[in-house]
Amino acid sequence: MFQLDLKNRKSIYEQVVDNLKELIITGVINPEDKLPSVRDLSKQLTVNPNTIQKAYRSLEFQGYIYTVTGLGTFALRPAENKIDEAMVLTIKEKIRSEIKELLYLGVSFSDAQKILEDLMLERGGWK
Amino acid sequence: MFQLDLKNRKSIYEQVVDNLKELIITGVINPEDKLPSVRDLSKQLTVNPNTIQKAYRSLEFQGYIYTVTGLGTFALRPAENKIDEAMVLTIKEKIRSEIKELLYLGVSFSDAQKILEDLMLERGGWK
Amino acid sequence: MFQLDLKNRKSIYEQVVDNLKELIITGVINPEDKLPSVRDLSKQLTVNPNTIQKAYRSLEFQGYIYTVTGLGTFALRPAENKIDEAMVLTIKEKIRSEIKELLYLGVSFSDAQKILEDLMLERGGWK
Amino acid sequence: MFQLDLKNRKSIYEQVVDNLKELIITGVINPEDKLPSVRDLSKQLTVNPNTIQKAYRSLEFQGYIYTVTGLGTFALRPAENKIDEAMVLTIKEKIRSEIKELLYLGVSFSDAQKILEDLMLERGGWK
DNA sequence: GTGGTCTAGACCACT
DNA sequence: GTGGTCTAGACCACA
Repeated sequence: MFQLDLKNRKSIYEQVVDNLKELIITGVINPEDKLPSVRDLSKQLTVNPNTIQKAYRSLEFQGYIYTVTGLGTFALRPAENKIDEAMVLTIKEKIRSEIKELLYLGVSFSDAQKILEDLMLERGGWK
Repeated sequence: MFQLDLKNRKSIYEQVVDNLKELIITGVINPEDKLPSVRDLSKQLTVNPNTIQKAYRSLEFQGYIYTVTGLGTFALRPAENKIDEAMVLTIKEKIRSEIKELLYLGVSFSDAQKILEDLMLERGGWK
Repeated sequence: MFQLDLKNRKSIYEQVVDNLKELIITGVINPEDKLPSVRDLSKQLTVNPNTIQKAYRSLEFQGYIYTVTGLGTFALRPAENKIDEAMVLTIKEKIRSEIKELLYLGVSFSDAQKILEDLMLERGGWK
Repeated sequence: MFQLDLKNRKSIYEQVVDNLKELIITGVINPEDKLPSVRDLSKQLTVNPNTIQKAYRSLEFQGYIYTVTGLGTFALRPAENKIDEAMVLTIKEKIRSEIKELLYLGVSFSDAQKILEDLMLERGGWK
């Protein structure tokens, strides 16, 4: 499904969250698809089940999945109408900060612009 | 100089790093300017000196400041020639991740594009 | 594992760094081997855990080890492809400085040359 | 005479020591030549006189210079006969350590050998 | 005065 | 259990 990178400074559960998020966002996992069980995924990644548990809880909290006791865990369709404006602002602030750092590093204004355009063009696969 | 937000999930030293970075990037602190001494800043923020020192170390590693024992800590002009490509890639990856999150939240593609353009247009104020 | 030399002018954490580096370079600690935990090593050397942690951080930065919170610290295989040229230059500069000192001490040119050759011939033992 | 590099992590007095050592070893300053006075050099480098004082003391201790009260400080001819064997061993150990690090970084054995030869060939100017 | 190292011991997040 | 952060306070070297 995906690989963990222990050398990475990110904690394991965070990597699991990010990877699953990625799969859901890109449509590899579709809404209502069943996710692997905590135990299966923990075996597959040779990680402690509690770690997977924690990742699933985090994803549930963020609205990416939902859990039905006894049945399993399923991907969720993103809420298309009620956009969380506060969250959008938070993310915007983060991107603003990244752009600043980019320019500080010596990246020219036009290069920075190009980088952003590139990133938007990558969206092809997942609309 | 700036305020800490103890409710914030970010660690104290990380907040110090981010705030000082901001001040340097925006030109409030200019190259060769002396930063407050470890002890002074620690008093000002009512934080332990070790915590400030840790932040200063991090900034030094990232190339924002330099330290002369016995003299103090000073802001550094960013290396304008040799851009740190690895760092640029890291930041690009972070922005990519933020954009994804944005789209998942339900922000339309064109709205996301507009947000990025807005952010680029803001650059006026800090050169 | 190794001993500290409190009389030494080198700081404790620096000694820990050098000793562990030595063990990794000579293959006593192999890639992916788990290093003693911060607490264990601190007890073993009767040193404060923070001191050990600082040493581990330094080694991590230098690419000798990597850390996974909750799991431990592990030795790392050196990057065999992309040699860190800047680091090589730094080391070369250090050796240059040592050679000068040697010659100043009165060691003849040919003797200095012989010393260097000897050192290269020693490589047998640690591959 | 020479320049200080504040960005460098070395302490100021250490840089003064190293630079003067360099000048003496390479013969720019000859035996019995008078070194600049503490006050002059401190002005020239815009450094605290105490710092220069300390550097001179260190050089005197290492046998590079000698001071005659009221007259000034003078370079010293290195002791050509009584080589400090212990010091030679210490330096040898340092070089050994640097070579190991070089090889660990991925530098091939033959490249390391070439580096050492290069360093020896550089001796041209100062015998 | 400056930064750098170290200790003793607390508390937290992750596995 | 693991590492990561933080405090309070001491001591040192450098300028």
